[in-house]
Amino acid sequence: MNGTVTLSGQEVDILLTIYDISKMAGVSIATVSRVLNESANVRPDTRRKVLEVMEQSGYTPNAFARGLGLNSMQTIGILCTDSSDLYLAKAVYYIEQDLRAGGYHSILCCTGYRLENKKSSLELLLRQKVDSVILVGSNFIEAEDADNQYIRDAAEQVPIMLLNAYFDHPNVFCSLCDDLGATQQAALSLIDSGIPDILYLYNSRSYSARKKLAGFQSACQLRGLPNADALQQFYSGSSADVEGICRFISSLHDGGLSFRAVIASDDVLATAAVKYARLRGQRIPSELSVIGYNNSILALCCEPELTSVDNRLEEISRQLVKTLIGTLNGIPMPAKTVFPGRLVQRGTTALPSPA
Amino acid sequence: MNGTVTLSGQEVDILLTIYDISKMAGVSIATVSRVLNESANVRPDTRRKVLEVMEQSGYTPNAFARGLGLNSMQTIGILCTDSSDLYLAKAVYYIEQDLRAGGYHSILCCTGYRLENKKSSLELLLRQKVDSVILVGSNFIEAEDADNQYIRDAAEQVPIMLLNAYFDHPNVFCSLCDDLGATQQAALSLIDSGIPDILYLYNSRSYSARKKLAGFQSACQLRGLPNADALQQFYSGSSADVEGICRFISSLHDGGLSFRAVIASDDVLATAAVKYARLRGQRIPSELSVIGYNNSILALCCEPELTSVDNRLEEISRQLVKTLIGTLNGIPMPAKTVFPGRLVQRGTTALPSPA
DNA sequence: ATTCAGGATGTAAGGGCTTTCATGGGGATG
DNA sequence: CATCCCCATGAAAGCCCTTACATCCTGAAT
Repeated sequence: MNGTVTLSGQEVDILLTIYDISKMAGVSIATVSRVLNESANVRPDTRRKVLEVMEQSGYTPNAFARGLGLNSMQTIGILCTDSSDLYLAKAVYYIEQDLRAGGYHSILCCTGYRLENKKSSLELLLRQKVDSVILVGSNFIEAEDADNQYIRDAAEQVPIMLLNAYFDHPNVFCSLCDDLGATQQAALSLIDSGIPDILYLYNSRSYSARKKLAGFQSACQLRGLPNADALQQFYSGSSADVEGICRFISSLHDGGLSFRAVIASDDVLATAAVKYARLRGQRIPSELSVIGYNNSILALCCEPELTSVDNRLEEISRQLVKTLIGTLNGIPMPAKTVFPGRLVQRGTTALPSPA
Repeated sequence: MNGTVTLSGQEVDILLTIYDISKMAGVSIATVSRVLNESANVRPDTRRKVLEVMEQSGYTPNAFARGLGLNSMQTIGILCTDSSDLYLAKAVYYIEQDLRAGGYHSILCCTGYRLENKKSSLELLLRQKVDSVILVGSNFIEAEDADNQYIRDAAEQVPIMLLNAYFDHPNVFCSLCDDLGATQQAALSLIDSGIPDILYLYNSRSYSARKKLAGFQSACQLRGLPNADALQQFYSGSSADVEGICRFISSLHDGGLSFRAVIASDDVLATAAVKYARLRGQRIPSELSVIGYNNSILALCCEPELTSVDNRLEEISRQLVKTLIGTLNGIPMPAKTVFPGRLVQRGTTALPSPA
């Protein structure tokens, strides 16, 4: 019993409740609720009448009360270490889009990289009664905290979705790119075209970063190359400091390291490698080949354009949401979906000789 | 009256309610609620006791019931045309961070660029009973729909916050960069260094895009240059298609347009201009100067590094949240805050001759 | 000692919805 | 025509909090 509302002339829609609607439609609140929830067992003409009243009066159900009753607000939590990261932002975008198309809301939470904050953010989301939490990016599977207890705990309450990371646990679902295979393929393509001295450059120790590194190592092993630690270099500075990365590569070279190709764990690192080559006067790709990762817009902005691994971000993101929605609807879903990566050849590598 | 919980041994925390806590602490639910809401008038030791029980039992208040009672869930809606856009993603990041620091949750909604979707997304958020909506990016202030009715409507319900756009209306608050002034300054710096034939390249008709264009035009006027429409070119293709932009610039040149500098409305366009110059064999900056906008990581990845306008994204984002939180707390806040832009000189422009 | 003000606490009435259970009305069946 | 069932509907009891109002108690003022 709230705002007075005239059906014909458009009056204010102040705080209409299910009671008002039931009165106007001449039915009980239970029936209105049934219409609202699209539950069966409402006669078509009754339904129509109720819908009509709701429409004309501009009624809009109170989300809190709804949540209270249903104990769910059709909301998914999205946890992301850093949504300003080009790669993660894109993932968040795809995910949010598909969630919304599926009738869910998304509440975003950027945690930063400290484990402590990840934990507390996750708890915060669960407190908000989200129906699931999506962990965007492989930074949530810690190497150090091997048991990932905070994820186990969360999985007790709601399904936990992992983008581009894998963790074998009940109620945890994963959608990821085969980063190991993709990096291996990238390395093999260089080795087999006659470039065995490859510098592998990375700047993260996340799950997928570890896989990429393993892929590089396995390629070396496959071809019987010495597993030279010196050729696997971790860059610990800011990942946006192109200058700094450039200097880092220079220092490696000046330290006596010799390499004729660079495989980088992301496109920024690769771009910096290209820049390094230009500064040193090395020609690309004849004197230095470069392969990036993520196939982002940076690959296109680079000069020459960057050969880069496409890690199927869109596919794995959309698949993850598909899996989630299925799970929430009680449909059994695979706990793990893997997409192969794809090496996109561009100007920083010589085209592979036709077989 | 729910899950049995032993205070000492750690039992399950299934569905504890305020009643359980009140019983355990030997107080009434009202008192527990007061502690929860940090309202005054609770004796310190009572408060301590309640907090202790809550702590030990792992109680966590039900967000829905809370929302129902308070008619607010401390949640802010973030509306964004495209969170995968480098620029917007960064803004979302800063905003989310500060909101969370201020005790608010953020629910994200990507609308795409169609007005219809923007409207419906905004309504959706209001239905969710958010305490305010932040419109990220100047794409929400339409040129065509000059009255911006959907924003007016929303402002009736909650404060509406505009990032990098301005709309003069009660309960609408704006934080923006002086894009007009910044672009004017960029253009003047080129003109005054002896380059009057500047191509202005843009790819959006958003509020800020219009301001930038106006800035360019006013610079031309100030220096008495003919306002050649041909030198203001709108690129309508995909904003990520670097190749396409390159071709577009080439076609302008081939069409007989002559220019010795390019000012672009974002860094992707500018990067493409640099690429164009390289393809044509033009030296940068001696034969072609280029100025980008946003001062993003693209500016650093470019070779040579891009001179670009820093539009103070972090500052305007944080200011917006500050204004919002003040407003929500009943503190009078300025409806409009403007930050000046800043031209960051790098390799694509000749250093200004020392005055 | 008596009164009073005011702070600390408790009681109970919502807040708007969902859902169980009971009821009534038809159609199908015998 | 009587019986049975099932479907559509309604009444009412939650869901878990907040908060206005009532109550009690304390120390200060007289």
